[in-house]
Amino acid sequence: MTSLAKAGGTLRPATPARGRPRSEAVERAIVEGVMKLLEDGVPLAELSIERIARTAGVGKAAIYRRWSGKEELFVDVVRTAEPPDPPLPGTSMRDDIVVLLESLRQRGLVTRTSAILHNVHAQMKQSPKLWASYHEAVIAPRRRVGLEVLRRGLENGELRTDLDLELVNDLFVGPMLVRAIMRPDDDLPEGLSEQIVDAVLEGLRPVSSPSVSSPTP
Amino acid sequence: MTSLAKAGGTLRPATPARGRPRSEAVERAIVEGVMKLLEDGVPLAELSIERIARTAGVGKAAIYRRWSGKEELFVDVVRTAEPPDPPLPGTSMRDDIVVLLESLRQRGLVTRTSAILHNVHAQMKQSPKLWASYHEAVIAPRRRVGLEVLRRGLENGELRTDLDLELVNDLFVGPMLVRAIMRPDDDLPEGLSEQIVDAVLEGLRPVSSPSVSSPTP
Amino acid sequence: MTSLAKAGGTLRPATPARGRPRSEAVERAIVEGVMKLLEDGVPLAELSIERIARTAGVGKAAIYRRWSGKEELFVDVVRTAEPPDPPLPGTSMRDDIVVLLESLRQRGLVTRTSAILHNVHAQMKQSPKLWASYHEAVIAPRRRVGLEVLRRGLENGELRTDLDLELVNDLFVGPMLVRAIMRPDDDLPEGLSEQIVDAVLEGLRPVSSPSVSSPTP
Amino acid sequence: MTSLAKAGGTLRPATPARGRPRSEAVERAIVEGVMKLLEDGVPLAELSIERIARTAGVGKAAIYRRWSGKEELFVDVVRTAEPPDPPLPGTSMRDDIVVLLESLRQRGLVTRTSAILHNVHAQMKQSPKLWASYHEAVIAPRRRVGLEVLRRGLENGELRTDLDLELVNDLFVGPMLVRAIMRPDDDLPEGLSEQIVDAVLEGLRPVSSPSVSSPTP
DNA sequence: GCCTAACCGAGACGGTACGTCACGTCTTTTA
DNA sequence: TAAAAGACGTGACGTACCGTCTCGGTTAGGC
Repeated sequence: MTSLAKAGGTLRPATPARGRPRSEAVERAIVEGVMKLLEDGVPLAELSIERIARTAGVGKAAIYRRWSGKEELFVDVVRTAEPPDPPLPGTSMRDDIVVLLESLRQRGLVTRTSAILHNVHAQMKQSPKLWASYHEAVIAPRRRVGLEVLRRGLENGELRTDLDLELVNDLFVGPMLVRAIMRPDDDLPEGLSEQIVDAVLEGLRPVSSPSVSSPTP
Repeated sequence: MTSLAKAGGTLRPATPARGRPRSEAVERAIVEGVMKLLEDGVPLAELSIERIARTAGVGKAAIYRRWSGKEELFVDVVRTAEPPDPPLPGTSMRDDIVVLLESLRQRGLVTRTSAILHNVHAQMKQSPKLWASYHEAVIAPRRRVGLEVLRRGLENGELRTDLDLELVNDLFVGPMLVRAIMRPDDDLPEGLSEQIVDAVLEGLRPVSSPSVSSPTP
Repeated sequence: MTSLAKAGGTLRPATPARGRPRSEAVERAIVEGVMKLLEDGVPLAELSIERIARTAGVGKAAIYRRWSGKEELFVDVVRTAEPPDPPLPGTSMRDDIVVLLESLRQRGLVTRTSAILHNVHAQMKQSPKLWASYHEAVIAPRRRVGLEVLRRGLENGELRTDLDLELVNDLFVGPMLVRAIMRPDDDLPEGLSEQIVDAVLEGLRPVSSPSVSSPTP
Repeated sequence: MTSLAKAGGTLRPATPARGRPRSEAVERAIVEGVMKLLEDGVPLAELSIERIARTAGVGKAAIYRRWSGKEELFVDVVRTAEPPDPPLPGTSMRDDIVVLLESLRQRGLVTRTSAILHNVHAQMKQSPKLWASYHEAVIAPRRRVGLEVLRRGLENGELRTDLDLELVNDLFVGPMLVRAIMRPDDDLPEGLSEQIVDAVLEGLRPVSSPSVSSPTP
């Protein structure tokens, strides 16, 4: 966690402090430069290392010294732009899940973060190892929080006991994702999180259903 | 719509048949060339127009004559690689949804299709107009099928009446998506579609829940 | 000779005429660009390919397509800038040699040619193969002319018969060279060629020398 | 002159001895490093300051503290590699000149010295001030020795009195130069110096020449 | 026996140029 | 007139050096 909080380049050599140390200001200037360009609406495809260096007022070598390529750099940019995890109320499993979904929904709205995340996310999917790195640093921790919330709900009797928790988690997260990723033009209305949580918790079958279900073959 | 159904290049001139007609063999060679390269594991980022032309044994101009760029070409490639819509059993809403989710799940598995779709999908998200085109040609039709299934279920009393159908659709599609997109390493087990459908239809709350829900603030 | 007269790039592929032919205008623009820069007093060390391309309004690739590097390009530049061989009077060996030396002397004076030759000559000495190429194209032909003049002089009885013609040639050329190369600041006065030729032909020993020479051991 | 004899860096500050004095070992290591690289056949063009520093096991700053650039450094390298002036026999002008030419000839042969001088000489011609520096330190002194020998020969009646001594000097030096510089592949045979001296002293015209010379226009 | 200034190797800094590659356009010959 | 071929200007790629500037750590006098 500390290594994540410290963020920064991924190419730091093992040997300690020899020669002039790398300037943190340069590090910041590069990441900020990428963000500035993304905010200004520059398409991700036009984000060349040369342009980033020009914008940040930095030599190309200063970038390659820290990151081995465009994608590695973007992981750090995303990490920096990620909003902090929201505090959980803890009053109930349902309330906690609503808060988690809300934080997911917010990310598709805030200008700065959104512009950055939206593009970079897609870009990183093209490099498996990059995606792995992003997954480990950003996605997995949030997923663990969600599973922990579900585990507590299970202990408190707030959840059916016959289902895989991983699947349950996806039932909540999925609907939000399908809107953020597949339908980016649609806005995400404010009550969406609660609608999803309540619908999933209650089920979609009408109260007195005629039970038309066919048995599994 | 017809032009989309017919697939092929999008730059066909309005004027009919003058001079030497465009060779369909060239058209096929190009699309097949892209697919071959993707199947061979060439990263999408390394798919240059020049390499495609070289592989297909075709001049660059022949490509630019048909498509205005890499992305437009990819839309046609994806369209060609898309598996056909599965026939719906029609026995019940639940069964129809299971079939639709199954066809979604399959796409993450079949080698040829998967290799192509996975990469190209991510790529296209980077170009808004491309995404729109892909959305209209591929995603929207399937979504319409799903909504139609839900509408019939609603009429038959198989569904709660107090929910937005769009949201209901996302409740089913989302969990499958979150696994295909966000967790590509995990396999998609065979019974997954039914698990999702049944869980969403029944709800997650235990039969005699203590109803710990806190009122919305 | 024809290949030299045609000059031009040295990387022309063996296969004849396929695709768009190379533009001669581009060829000229590049060579002229180098000359312009040299005339403008740009030090040879600052003549980067990038700058040449910028000056000539040409892409870097257009240069690398024709020449494999800076040095190869310079050979052609020099070849283009070389003044034509002067016509020989043929009245006598002495007169012919004077004319040849004069043409050598002139080269150190004319602004355009001089500025170019002076620098480039030094540069090329650093690459053995380049030097070989330059030697074959420029130096050797002139040397052959000089030796031919001497051969005719020998037949006409204008020359001692006990000396190697190569050495005799160097006796004439050397003094001019030592001034042009080793003492570039000194000017080359107008009567220099005749002074050299006559002194070498007559010898430096006084008419009635005391003959102080010691015998060779 | 003393400063040259002392050799070493040219950037010594005016203020005397404060702080840690410069290590002579570093000085030597740098010059030796350049020589080692040249002997190993590294082309002069590939002799970067960074590579020299690496080879010498020295920081780049240590080099820039002593010399203001690559060329300045090379002057000192050449100066170190220069063979000492040969002792003159003094028996006659002819013998002295033969010895001087011999020392010139030798330089093109000895491995170590030759490899260094040959390249560096060409390089320095590209920088006028460098050339001036090299000229003053190396070339001019030898030239002065040659002129002094000629002056003594003139006094002793060993030389025609109607010629400029500078020109006479060039008549001797030139032929050796044209072979060393323009035809580096040819070897310089052992009797060459005497051949040149005797031919120049005696003249090339046959004993009873038909005097075909045409009068100067 | 400190103090202090200049040295030392190492290496980061903003730059410039390298030679390669792909872009999308254009200009040929061939069919 | 479309076809393959390939040259065109443009501009990014990742590397190597440039000459300057910190770093932490010596290494000498002068006090």
